[in-house]
Parts: sequence; structure tokens; C-alpha cells
Amino acid sequence: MRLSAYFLPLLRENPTEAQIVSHRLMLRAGMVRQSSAGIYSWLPLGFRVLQKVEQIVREEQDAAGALEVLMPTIQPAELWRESGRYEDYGKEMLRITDRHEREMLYGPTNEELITDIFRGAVKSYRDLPRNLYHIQWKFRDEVRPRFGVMRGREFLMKDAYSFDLDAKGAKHSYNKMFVAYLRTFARMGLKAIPMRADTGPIGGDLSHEFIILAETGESAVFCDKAWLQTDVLGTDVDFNGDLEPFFKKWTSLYAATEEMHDPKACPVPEDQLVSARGIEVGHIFNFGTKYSKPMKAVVSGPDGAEIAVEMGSYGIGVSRLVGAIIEACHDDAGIVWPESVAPFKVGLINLRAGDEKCRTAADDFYKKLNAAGVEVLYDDRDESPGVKFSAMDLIGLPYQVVIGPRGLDKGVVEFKSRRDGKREEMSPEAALNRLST
RNA sequence: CGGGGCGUAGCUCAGCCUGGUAGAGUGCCUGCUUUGGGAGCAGGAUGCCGGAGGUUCGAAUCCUCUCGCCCCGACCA
Repeated sequence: MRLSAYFLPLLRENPTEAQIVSHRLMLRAGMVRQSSAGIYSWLPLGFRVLQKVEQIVREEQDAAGALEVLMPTIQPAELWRESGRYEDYGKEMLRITDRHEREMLYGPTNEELITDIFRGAVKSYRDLPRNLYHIQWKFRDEVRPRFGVMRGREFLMKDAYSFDLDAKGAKHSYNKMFVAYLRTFARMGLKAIPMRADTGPIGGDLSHEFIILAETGESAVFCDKAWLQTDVLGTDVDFNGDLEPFFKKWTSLYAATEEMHDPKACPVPEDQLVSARGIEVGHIFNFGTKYSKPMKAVVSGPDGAEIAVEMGSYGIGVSRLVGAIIEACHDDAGIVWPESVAPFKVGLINLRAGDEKCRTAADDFYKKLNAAGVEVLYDDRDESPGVKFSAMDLIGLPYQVVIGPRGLDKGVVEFKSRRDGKREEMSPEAALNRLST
């Protein structure tokens, strides 16, 4: 992509409304624009990141055997009356009346809808287990939206729902998602710690929140100091095998959210306990028959008797993750994207747009990168070098290739790694080689 | 939902107290000179001063109402 033809409205100064670093950087880097409180438009650069995050989530859900569907954002109120949550949810639910005076709502989550779909289609234990997920916009009318996309009212969420015949199967489904989540966040370069969590209004008895430690986090969390030195799972897993060892391993070290943390009962000695702030990026629940019973999601068992299915739900805040990644990956100059979610892999800077030799060399390098399938943002604008350097640092692409008259005379380009700031001179071929691998 | 604050140029903000021609920096446009970490000079464009009422000869400024946004707290993927 040529920057001269791109839509990248950068801000030189910090907008006053943005108080935390990810919000500031997302606005300054031209990733999002606020539409109203807690509601954002995603501009090209931000949207690319959102889609990369979404794709990683999708791949890991698929790998764990979950099946993607797409449910609507608007749901009928009746379903929520069946589960009893229509009244419970209160003002956080955006309620809508259509032209026929029918009560509708903008979905804050989808347990009711998925249960309705499931009960209409599955009648036999033979069709279990199943896990259905979708990645869809949700709306929760938060009292106080804040922190940019980290606590918006409208947000993109992956929510998966598992259906099993019995508690043992349900635990296996839970473990699958548990492991898939470890892999998902690890792929994004994040250390997300699974913590025992309160089930809240979703219900149930088994629940983990996946928390990224960050000073700006909204939740108070407690964990064993050893977690700080522990790497998260990144290896391949057989999802059909026994996952309980993985679950045990990644829950053996103490980690709990504030609601679940009891200082008196805590097994970790005080000097070994970390008290920190965290960002919740995922939350998994096993809630048994909380919805299947009132909504009559039942199957015939082997003996012909009706059995209410055991359910779980599994959420990842996809749009929140974009902010969370920036909270975890930035420096004074701007964002430092992990390669897996970077909007482009490399920023190509032509230092002298007006110089024939530079332009030819840069155009040529750009063509070769494209041919090699390397995602590149090419700054071909006629701007001063300082402007280009700072813009490229701000948007945080993992690598920069600088082509200027000084290097060209020696037949080299400059290759810079954003993360450590190291710059090396090398031939264009060598730089191309580095980037295509 | 309680408490606090802010709405003036694309952005950051001054002006408001004490009513009298709409401002600065930055960005934007044009031209020239520049060019390895946010360049220089010259010229130029940009505002229903959030909205509605009111007071006044006269309102960005005073009063009333209203809408929006932000922050702290309680609540939450």
C-alpha cells in the first residue's frame, strides 16, 4: 500500500479525551475515530489489526473443533423472557421496539439465541458434543464507557457455546476452550494468565478469566510471583486427547481475580503473592443446565430419557484485544506491534520522494516486496525525513526499510527493527530476504 | 447512578471573571528554498464560540434550560 493513496489521519498531538496510552495511540495512529461515547469507527489501519486479531481467534477456535456461525445483532425479547434474563439485565441492555411494537434488543451476548437454535435442531445425544461460535458486534449500554475500545458500549466479541451430554463431556469442552485461549493469546504475543473468576450473571460454578497484567487494567488481580517468569503455552495440542494435564498445569500456580481472592484462604505466602492490575481479554464459563433447563434444550439419551444439555460459554473481547495489545506493546515513540497482528509487516520509507534515483530504487523494492507477498506500507510522500520516521514509529510496524541517497551511493538500504530500534545497513536483496522469510 | 469538569479553527488551547471588530501555536492550501529524526521564508483559507431561550443598545463572555463529551467512584466482555 502506498501511503500517498492511503487513509491514515495521524494526529500530532494527544487528544484530551484519551487518558490511557492505547486510546491515545489508536487515535493518534489513525486507527479509530470516536462516533459517540463508547462507539468507534475503525479506520483502515485499525481495521486491518482488528481483522488480524479476529483471524487468529478464528483459527484457534476452528483448531479446537468449534464451528463458526453468524447470529444477528438484533434479537427478540421473548427468548430472554424464557431464560428470565430480560428483566435481570437492566439498563445495560439496549431495548428496541420495531414498527409492529414488537420488543427487540441489541444483543449483549447470545446464550438465549444459540440455545434456541440448538434446541430446534438437535434432538439426540448422538449429535453431541457440539461447539458453535461467532464473531459479532455486541452492545452493552455501559454506565461509563471509557479507555477507548477497551470499554466501549459497542464491541466485537467472539462467543462460543458448547453443548454436552454430561458434566464430564462439558469439562472436556471447557478444557478445549481453555487450551485454545492459551494458544490464541500466545500467538498475539500476550501473556494472558488464566485466573479463577466469579461467574456473575452468566451463572455456573466453573469459570476462568484470561488476564493481561497492565497498570491500566480495570480489575485488581492476585497471582503467584512465579507467573511472571512463566511463559504461556505456544505448542501444538491434540484437542481430541486428554486435555486435563494442560488444564492442571496452567492452573497449578495460584491466580485469582479480586472477587475470588480470599486473603485468609490464599495458599500463596504473602511475599510470593503479586497484587496487580489486569485487563480481561477472555472469560470462559461452565454453567451446566442454567439455560437448557428453562429453555428446554433437551436431547434423548441412550435409554430414551430426556436430558437437559450441559452448556458452557466462552468469550474473547476481540476489539478490546487491539487496545490490550497496545497497552502491552508500546514505547515513547508509539506502538510496537507483535508481527502476528501488525497491520503491515514492514514500512518502506523513501527519504527523497523528489529524487529520481531514490524513487526508482524504492519503487523497485516495493514491487519486489509485493511480489514476495510481504505486507508493506510504502511512504512515498513528499515529506521531510523526520516526519516520515516519526510517523512510521508511531504506527509501529515491526520493520522499517529506509531508502535514501546516502545509502544508495553505497548500494545499501537501512533495515530497522521497531522493537529494539536496531538499524543495519544491507543490500536490498538481503533486506528482501529477511522480510520474505 | 452519585460527585466533578469541559464544549471557541482539523488538533492543542487562550479569550469569559470585568459584555463592545474572533485569537495563538500546530495542521491545511500556494510558491520558493530545503531534505538521514516532527525544516525555513513569504502569501492564503478555515469558525452558527455545542443548541435553544432570556437580560442588554450590544452576548463567546451574564442568566435559565437543554444536548454532548471527559474524569473520579459504584457496576461491567
